[in-house]
Amino acid sequence: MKYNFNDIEKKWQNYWSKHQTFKAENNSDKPKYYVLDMFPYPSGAGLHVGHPLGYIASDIYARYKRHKGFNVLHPQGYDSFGLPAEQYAIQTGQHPAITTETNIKTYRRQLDQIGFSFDWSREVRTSNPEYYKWTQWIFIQLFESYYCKDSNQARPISELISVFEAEGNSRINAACDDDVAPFSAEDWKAMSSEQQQETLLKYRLTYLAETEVNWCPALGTVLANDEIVNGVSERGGHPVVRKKMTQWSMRISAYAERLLQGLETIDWTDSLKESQRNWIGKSVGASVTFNVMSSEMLKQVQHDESERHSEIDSESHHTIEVFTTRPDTIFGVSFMTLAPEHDLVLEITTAEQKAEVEAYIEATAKRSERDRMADVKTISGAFTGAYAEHPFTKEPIPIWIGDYVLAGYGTGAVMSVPCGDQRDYDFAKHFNIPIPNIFEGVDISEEAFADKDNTIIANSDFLNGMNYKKATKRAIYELEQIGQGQGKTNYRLRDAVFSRQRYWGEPFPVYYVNGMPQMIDVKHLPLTLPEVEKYLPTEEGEPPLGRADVWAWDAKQNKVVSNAMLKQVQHDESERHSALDAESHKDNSVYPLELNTMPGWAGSSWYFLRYMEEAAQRGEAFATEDALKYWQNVDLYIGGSEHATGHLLYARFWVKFLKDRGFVTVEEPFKKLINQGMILGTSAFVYSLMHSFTVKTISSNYGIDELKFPNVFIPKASYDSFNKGEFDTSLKLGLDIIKKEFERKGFEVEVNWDKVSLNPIHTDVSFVNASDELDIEAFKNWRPEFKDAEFVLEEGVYKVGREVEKMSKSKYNVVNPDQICEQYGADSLRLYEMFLGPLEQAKPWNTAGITGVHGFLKKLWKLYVDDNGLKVNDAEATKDNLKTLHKTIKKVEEDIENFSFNTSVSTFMIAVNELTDQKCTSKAILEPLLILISPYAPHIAEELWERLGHSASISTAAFPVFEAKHLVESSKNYPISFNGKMRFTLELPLDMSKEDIEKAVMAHEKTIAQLEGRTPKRVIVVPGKIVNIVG
RNA sequence: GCUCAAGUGGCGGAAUUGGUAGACGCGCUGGAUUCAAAAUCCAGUUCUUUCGGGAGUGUGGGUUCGAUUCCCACCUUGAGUACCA
Repeated sequence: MKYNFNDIEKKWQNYWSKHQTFKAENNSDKPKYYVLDMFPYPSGAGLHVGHPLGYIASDIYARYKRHKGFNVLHPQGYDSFGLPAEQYAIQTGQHPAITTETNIKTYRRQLDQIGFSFDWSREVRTSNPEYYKWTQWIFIQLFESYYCKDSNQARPISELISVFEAEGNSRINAACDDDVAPFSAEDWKAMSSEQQQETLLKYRLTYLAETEVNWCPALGTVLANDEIVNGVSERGGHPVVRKKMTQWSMRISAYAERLLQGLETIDWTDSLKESQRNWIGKSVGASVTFNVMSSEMLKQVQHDESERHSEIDSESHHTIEVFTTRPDTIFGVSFMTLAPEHDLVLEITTAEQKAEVEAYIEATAKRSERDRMADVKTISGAFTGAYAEHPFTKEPIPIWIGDYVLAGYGTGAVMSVPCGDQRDYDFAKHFNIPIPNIFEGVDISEEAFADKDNTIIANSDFLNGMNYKKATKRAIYELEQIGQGQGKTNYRLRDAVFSRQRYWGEPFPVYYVNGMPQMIDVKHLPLTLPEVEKYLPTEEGEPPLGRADVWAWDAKQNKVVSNAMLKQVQHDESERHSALDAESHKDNSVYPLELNTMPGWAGSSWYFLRYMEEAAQRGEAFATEDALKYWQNVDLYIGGSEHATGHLLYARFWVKFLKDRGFVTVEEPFKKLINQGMILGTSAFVYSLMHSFTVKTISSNYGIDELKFPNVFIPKASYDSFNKGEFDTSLKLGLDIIKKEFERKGFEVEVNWDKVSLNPIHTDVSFVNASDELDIEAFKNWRPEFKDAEFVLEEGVYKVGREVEKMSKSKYNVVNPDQICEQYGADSLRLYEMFLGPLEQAKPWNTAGITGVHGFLKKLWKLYVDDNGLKVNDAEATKDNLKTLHKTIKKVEEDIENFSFNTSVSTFMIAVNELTDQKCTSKAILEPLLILISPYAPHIAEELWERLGHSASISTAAFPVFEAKHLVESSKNYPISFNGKMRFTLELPLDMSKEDIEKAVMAHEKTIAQLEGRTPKRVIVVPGKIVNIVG
């Protein structure tokens, strides 16, 4: 009987679906285990073989855990809000919901055919209103919370209001905007409702703020930094400008320290933790306040040093705050540098320097961020003419501006210590500013000395003779004494902008009364997306929701109403001089709704919690307390490393917040995380020959414009030699073809070798066979412009060039899993994806190699079934059989625990090869073997399991137990090495003593031959391992 | 520049605490079977060699009886980050 994988796989996929084999229960005596994949965005292109890699790995692990007796939750869903569907809607007018639905169908079909053990009953879709109702709910919880730095957690905003009412904000230690002014209880009560709301907004964990964004006028939207390439939008190449906009932000910065500390408690790769650490960017140091000297003070210093304290002009008193990680070097400050955008620059600049400073500011403003970054080497700056006073020496310090200081980091100002910082050093050298040396025995004539761990401070008053640690402590203490500084920790992590000017995202549950945001009551959620006639921004530059006709909130009836109602109210309001009584007015409760939508990461920041809840219970909460308590967090999370600083950081932030407010019980969502490596495509290239001929005679039949340049392709070898400056025969043949084509049309042309150019062009990999030969007919039919293409052949064929690149539609190198499943089966695909190499590593796909694992499955089949049917019998297992089985159990178990799936596929091959050689038919061996293989190749395992007489799915069978006794050996084939190099092996009993081993080895003829009469200096015998003879 | 990975046959890769380098598979070569092909099976396949052997895991050093594995320096590739004070 043949291994008919197509029928078998269909049969078992139907069986699993019908019997809900992989449905997880929310209560069970078994221990829980939660295996999660990063859910996909359902793109129109469908899956290529790179996508399922992580899913296959997690599926193997999930199935393994079931065999090991765990209650496994292994769900799947769709991150179904997103830009491509919206882009498609803009182009075609098709509603993104329809596009998304269609794409999901394709995804589901493709996923099903690979045989995953997903519990589809718990599927989530972020664009489903029943789902985003709870995304909106979380947003409201964030709005209703502030971050208390004393208890280090988020707390209800109502608590804050009580404190404000009782005593103002003087004793509140909370994360808030920098510009919150102190106020008393009386001040608070005196505020208008709007003023109070405005104040509270500065404390809320999600808040409205003016943020500078990358605005793309052509697309009508804000772009993230990585959506901008070379100063223009990645999509479409439109110009991008910096613009201030009022947008929702998330106060993730409040959680910076906890996000950093939490990394210590989770099992993620070092590189991933490292990128989160870099992103959070903690630096410990001090903030130091420098007083700007007035011109009078300055004169005093210059004229009479002894009386410099006598007079202080308080009128024009400015201070500059800086952040430094090196307060120990404070006596090395010889100038200060402000970012050109710093608020104080224009105020402190002297009349003489005004022109220069303004010119410099203008010049830097013109340069885009990209230019500034690309051009790190050029040093530029301008002197403001102003001086600051050194906090200890009271010496004047010149204040400069320079674009190497970034407005967005720290305070946008630095105390420049040229002897200890290379950038300060370069700046000082460039502008001839003194570079005082404050390090003992260090030469700073060539470069700055930045090594803080090997330094003794000198020329620094009370810091002399101290090391970095001591000096830092002392400097901070002294600064505190004079009230000009304190220890400070700075984080790079910025608050996250949460508004997008797009249609296909979650609407904010927000309406505006007198410009102040109001939350829609939770019981009226979800607030669903309105219909719009076009998915583009409005002519006025409003987001697409600005086009909706029914997008106003009736706060009395608590429902969305037509904008017409709104206009009436506004109209009336503008005429309120007529002393209209507001209460008598029926429609005064209609307000505008928020026009922005939430970003892609909103829905993905909590979806793993939604899976915990069974579908039937999903109405009442984002997940019930019982479900959250039972599943806790994700035990194993598999996904791409591209989410290192986005999704993975935001999800941790939201979970920490939900924990603070008592909605979940865990601090970290993902206990263990693995990044699967990318599967790369093998692109195929043809080499197009171009030549600008000098035309000598123009044909009378054709105008020069009508003459199409013929497409001629030459072999890879010609391309390679061309790049070395050579012209081979094939290339000359190619030129001849072009020339003849011209001549046929009556043009006389002259070959010019300097004008030959060759272009590699991607061709679809499906036109290429295993020997790299191009199907020329298929290529010609591919695109109209190649219809008349000419190929210069080698030995009758055209061989393409190959290059390994990211698998992508635009590179025509995608391999579709559908065809693989059709031709070799899902089990082959699963095994092969695992066999390619380590899970976390990037590796090239090569379909030809799949015959190896496919052959293995056929061999496995033949071990159980032949032409007469089932071969397996009750024959007693031989010693060899048991040895093979148990070493396989041991290895496979270790491999799965270590996520080394590639090596276990090899182990299966070895086991099947050995058992085939042993002609094993024993059920006692072949039955447990099937369980070992079933996580990897579940379909064939189920089929053979059934044929062995089982009625229940193999997925419930217990994992075989390893017994060491079957691997006990009595002898060892010792490698005998000379000076560490193995020369021959010698079979010796394992219980032989060291001395006897040495004797046996020394007496061996090959040892004697190897030594050639020399006496060895030493003989190392490691019993059970190796013998090494040193001579 | 900094941070993190990684460099092993023609290719993907294996060698789990330092102990037989190249498991397993692809590809390739030869053979069997076949009218032929596919499929299947058997043998070989790091390089080199005077067939005794010799060399060999990016390069150069070091530690060790012994290094793909540990240490130092360098080179290359990939990923992330970017003037972070």
